[in-house]
Amino acid sequence: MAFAQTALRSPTPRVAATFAARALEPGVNPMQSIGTVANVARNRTIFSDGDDAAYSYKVVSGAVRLVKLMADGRRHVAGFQLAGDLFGIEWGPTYALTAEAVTDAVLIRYARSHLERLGEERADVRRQLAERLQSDLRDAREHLVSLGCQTARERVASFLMLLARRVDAGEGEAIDVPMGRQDIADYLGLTIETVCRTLTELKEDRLIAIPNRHQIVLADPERLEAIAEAEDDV
Amino acid sequence: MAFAQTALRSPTPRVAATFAARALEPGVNPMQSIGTVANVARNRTIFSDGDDAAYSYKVVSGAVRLVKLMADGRRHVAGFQLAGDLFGIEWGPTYALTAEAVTDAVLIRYARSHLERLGEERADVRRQLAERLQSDLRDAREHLVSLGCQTARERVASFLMLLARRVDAGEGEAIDVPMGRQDIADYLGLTIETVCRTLTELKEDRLIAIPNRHQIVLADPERLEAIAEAEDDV
DNA sequence: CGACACGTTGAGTGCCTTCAAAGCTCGTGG
DNA sequence: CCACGAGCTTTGAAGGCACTCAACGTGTCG
Repeated sequence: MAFAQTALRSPTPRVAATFAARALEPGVNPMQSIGTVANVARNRTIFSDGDDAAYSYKVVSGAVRLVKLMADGRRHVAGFQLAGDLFGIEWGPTYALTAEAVTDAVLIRYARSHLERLGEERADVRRQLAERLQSDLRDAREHLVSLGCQTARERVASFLMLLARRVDAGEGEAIDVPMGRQDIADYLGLTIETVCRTLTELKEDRLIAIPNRHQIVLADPERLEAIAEAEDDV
Repeated sequence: MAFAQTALRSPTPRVAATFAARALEPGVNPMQSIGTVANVARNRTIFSDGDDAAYSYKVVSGAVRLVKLMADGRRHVAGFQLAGDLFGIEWGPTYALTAEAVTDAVLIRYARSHLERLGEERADVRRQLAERLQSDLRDAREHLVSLGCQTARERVASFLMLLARRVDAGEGEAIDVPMGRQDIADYLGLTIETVCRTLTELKEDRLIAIPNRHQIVLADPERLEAIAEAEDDV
């Protein structure tokens, strides 16, 4: 990728180019010391599937989508990263997914080499990275269930409840839907038309309200959860 | 789960009940020292979703399926474990999936406490477990793409190529299909009828041969791979 | 205001599902 | 040894859910 194309800028690098020894001091939040801030404009690519995995990222504000593109143009959205989420942690040499900004976003960028060194030195960082991996796996497995055996209505309900849980929204509260309908469709394995129609249906059934395209109010979270719950019976 | 119900027997425990110090000696395969052998009959449950995650397992022979059951009876198969595969590694307190024997199987059972201690002591074991986690995540993501944007024909082709790669089978070689059609259907998010019809179609197109229900010959792996490849373009 | 991107709605089609029944295979007991 | 039966697989016919293609609405920004 040519330098001019990169969407990342670091207006005020908060750390020297080399590894910050301070990160190893006890009592210091180790991750804080090795990151640099980056601004990304809406729809810009943060990294591409197959690129050298030189950096990991944390979302400060905005939203990011993780995408897999097929040869014939089909698109799959593996997930969305919101404020606080870590992404782009790779163990292989290259990224397995493409990351794109859903909205203008502010990120913190961690050099992989620093993160690895930190991981070797500090068990807590190691644990944090491992937990991230586990939660990614858990999410992927839940996502699989959704795509594997839910109807369109159930998938959309699941997605809304997922978003609501993520931002801890309750009944009557409007939840933020930063991503567009196409992103939701590609995440749920549906078409944009089906997502639209399903949202309209849910609205007509008074389960949700849609004040505008980027906000959805859960009018009846209970019933919505019941629809979403093609979950395990345990 | 009542003791009498457990399908696991350890006819000849190879290790004392307590942690084997030998596992920490350099030069010794550390995993070997802390496992016990268990035989499981076809269709028996190895552990259930929600059970206390006391053990992890490795397949010696046979096949295991990882299943998620929904409240309404729908079933999702998250994956299959063949000889050499490690499964049931949990970080949470309980299993997130149910494991069932697809065929009569021989397993090695590792006490979680031993495995954790080993992980703390030996970086190589830690790495091995982390790699397992990563490969699970990679598999889940690939599976997601399959369910998210492939047709029935493409999914079945993908599944066959997955199996073939797993056992390193080439053109003309028969690959073992230990699981039944229903298992395949639940893995691919299809019905058993669709799986059958699709296999018949592939047979009629001379892409595969089906000598019997548990063997499939890849007559034309190239074209099969082409069908399966709704993969990334990178 | 006009243009463009995104979202919504409508009509018709098709792929996969559902429901139904027949075939195959293998273990079991007469 | 063979008949029987249960479980699994395969095939057939009909229907429905989501997709495709198309047009229209809406809000956003120069």
